Amino acid sequence: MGKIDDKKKQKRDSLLGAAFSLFTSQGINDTSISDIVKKANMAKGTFYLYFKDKFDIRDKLITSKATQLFFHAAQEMKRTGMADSEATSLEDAIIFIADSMINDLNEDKRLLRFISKNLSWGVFHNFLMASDEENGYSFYDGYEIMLEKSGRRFRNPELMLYMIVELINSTCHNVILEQEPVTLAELKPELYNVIRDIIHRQEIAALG
Amino acid sequence: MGKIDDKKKQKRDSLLGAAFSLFTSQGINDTSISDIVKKANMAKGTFYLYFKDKFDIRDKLITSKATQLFFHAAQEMKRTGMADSEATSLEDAIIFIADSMINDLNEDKRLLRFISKNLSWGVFHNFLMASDEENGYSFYDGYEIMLEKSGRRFRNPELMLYMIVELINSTCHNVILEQEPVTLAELKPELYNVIRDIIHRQEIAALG
Amino acid sequence: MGKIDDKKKQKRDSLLGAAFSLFTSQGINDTSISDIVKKANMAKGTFYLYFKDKFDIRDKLITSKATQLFFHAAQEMKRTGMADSEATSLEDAIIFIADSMINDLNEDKRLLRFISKNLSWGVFHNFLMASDEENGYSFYDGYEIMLEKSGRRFRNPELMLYMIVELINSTCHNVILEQEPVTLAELKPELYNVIRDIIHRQEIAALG
Amino acid sequence: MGKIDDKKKQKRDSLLGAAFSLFTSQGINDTSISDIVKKANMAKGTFYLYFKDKFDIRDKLITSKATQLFFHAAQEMKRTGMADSEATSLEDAIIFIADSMINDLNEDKRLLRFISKNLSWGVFHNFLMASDEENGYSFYDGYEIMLEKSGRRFRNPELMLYMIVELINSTCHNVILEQEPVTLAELKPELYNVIRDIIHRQEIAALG
DNA sequence: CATGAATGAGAATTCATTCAT
DNA sequence: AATGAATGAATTCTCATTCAT
Repeated sequence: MGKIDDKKKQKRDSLLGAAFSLFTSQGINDTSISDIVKKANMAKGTFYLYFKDKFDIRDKLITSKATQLFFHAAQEMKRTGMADSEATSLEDAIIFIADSMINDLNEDKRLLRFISKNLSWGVFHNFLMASDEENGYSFYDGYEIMLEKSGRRFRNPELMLYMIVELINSTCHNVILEQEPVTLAELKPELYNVIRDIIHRQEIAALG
Repeated sequence: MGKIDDKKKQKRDSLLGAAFSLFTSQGINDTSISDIVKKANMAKGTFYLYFKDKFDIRDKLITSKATQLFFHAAQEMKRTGMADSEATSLEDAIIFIADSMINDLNEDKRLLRFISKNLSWGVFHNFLMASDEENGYSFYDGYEIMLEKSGRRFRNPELMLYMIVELINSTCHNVILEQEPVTLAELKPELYNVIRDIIHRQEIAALG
Repeated sequence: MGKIDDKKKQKRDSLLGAAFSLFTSQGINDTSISDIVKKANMAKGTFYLYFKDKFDIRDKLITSKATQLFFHAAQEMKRTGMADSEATSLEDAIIFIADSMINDLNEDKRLLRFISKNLSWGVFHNFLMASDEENGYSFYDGYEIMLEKSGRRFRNPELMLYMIVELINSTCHNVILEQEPVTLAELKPELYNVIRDIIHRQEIAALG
Repeated sequence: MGKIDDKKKQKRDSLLGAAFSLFTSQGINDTSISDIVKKANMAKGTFYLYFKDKFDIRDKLITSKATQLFFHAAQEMKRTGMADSEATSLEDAIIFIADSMINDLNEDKRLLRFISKNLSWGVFHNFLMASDEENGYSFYDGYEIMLEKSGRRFRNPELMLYMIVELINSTCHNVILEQEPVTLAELKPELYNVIRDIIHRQEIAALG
């Protein structure tokens, strides 16, 4: 019955696409289920066959969009050969990923507005921990592997990640959308310096 | 006719109080004007004599609550004698203020939820720049005076403040409300270290 | 699925009927959407499935009622054989139609009040030009055919019709509703004489 | 106490002026008592000291504005000497007055919209019959004197006036506001011809 | 599975009118 | 006489959700 499942997936994707387009252009509060199904060319009742309500579809969307961002960053890192280079420090890798995501969000301000406004640590954590269906390990697993590969040790890797993510998310939001209080180009070097500091502060000095 | 003005202020405060109580307990989206006036024991029309709409009263509330937090922190600093001591470094002062506010918010999680969710840099900036009616200078003025008194120079004081505020706001939010990924007690030292780093990174080394 | 369409038409008609009854008895301004749906035994939201707002249903009603009046007049003319008689002059035909409509409105003062108060030349013109779905031609087409059949020529047929319609509408309104300044019976002969004059004034004398 | 009366008249006029300005610019339905008193720089309660409600002030306004129009027309007729000339026929006089009023309304479309939309024969009749406080006779008296001076006799002078007034009012309204179906310049000659016809039809032929 | 008509509670907002000052 | 704060009924319109087809 793959055919039916295909059809179902198509409907679901259609609804997700319509919702994303509307959420990002008019905001979640101003988007009604009516709007979504109209845009997706479906009947109102159909929505409820796939999602519980507006917030259900919102959460599904955030996870999916955030995953895309990470994938893209990871791809870029591979493409540049950075991922495999011995010369790449942990700091460089993290900043590279952050930079890739920031650039993507800077290109797509609607996506930024949508993700940023709805990203709590809870949702983000779920996303971090969700293991990929295909290869069975999660983004957090990837993070830990990265740390391990660096051969360095850190006091609280999760807190470290938390502070980095929150700092990036909170400072970039307004800077990208409003160019206030500085431009993104001005923010970036300072931000990346602070990220280095955070990592440095968390490192347990290696034994001589 | 101070009597009438008194009554008006009373009504206004009544509405602000009712709105705050409802906003923090059920959220803004789930609070209607009806709810607010019912709680404030007034007729619906009266609301519109004092506020334009729900968002107007929300913004007024944030500003007023944030002001209270700052005032309390400043008072505490004076009370401890820290404000006047020569030994107090800029870092110490900023961290003291942050700590006082964080503690207050930790005591009043509803206030935290309310402020944090609705605090954009735009609103915060307005608040920072709003000059006090009594003595005619703003919180930002106070910040600049503090910097000056320290005798040190910084590359971009506004960006420095921005990063500190956003870092505090974003990391504390989830930690206080969910104790995730660490407890507040665990976060604080790390957070304050990073604040010191941010300040240090911004300082222009004094000439020998 | 004629069943569903039938039901929809029934609902629509129900709303139109309720609205007409209320508009004519208490006036449009004093009729709320609430009143209409209550009278039609429907939920408030249902109204908005069929009409945009009060003014939408009003315009639909005027057109529909005016069409009925015209149809009735045309039917009468056919019934009397007048339509086909060679002896019927253009003046006689126009006055016959006017007379039929005036009599109908005299019988149904509420309809008169409703139509008259809301009939602008704009709305009337739309109605005149709207081509019937069945046979595809409009009332104005009918008027032009009538002129042609008469074999006579007129300087400005549209202006001629405009003056006749406005004169009838404006003079009959008060006379029917208030019998002031004369009774309808007294007005009619004078009115019809003036209509003859209007037509005569507009005619281009045929070449000898 | 003429001073107090003066003040009262001033307030009343202020309200009338504000109301007229608002009625004509945004329509009666969209003008609230609030708007009126705000424009007149008065307190809300004051309105009710001078007028019963919105409709009261509306009727007072119409009468006053219509009176001004007539006065202006009469003045013009005197100014041109037409009023006293033996050569002026009744038709000429009536058409002169009509023309003057039409021109005034054409210059002030807001006034036209206001008067026309609210002018019923009832209101107009009241106005016609209202005797002037100063010289104690009414516009209708003036009309009768005009007829008498002409030395001609008419079957139903009131009906004659009624038809003329209604024809003018109803045909000019749309033509002035929308230039449809003809321009005012095109309408005028035809309209005045029909007025002549109406008068002619009403005349009782003088005995040889 | 899919539809979409129907629901009706509920939201925001306006405004004529009153009345204590 | 004048004020204007307060009222609260009334109105328009939206929308998540249901359910018969």
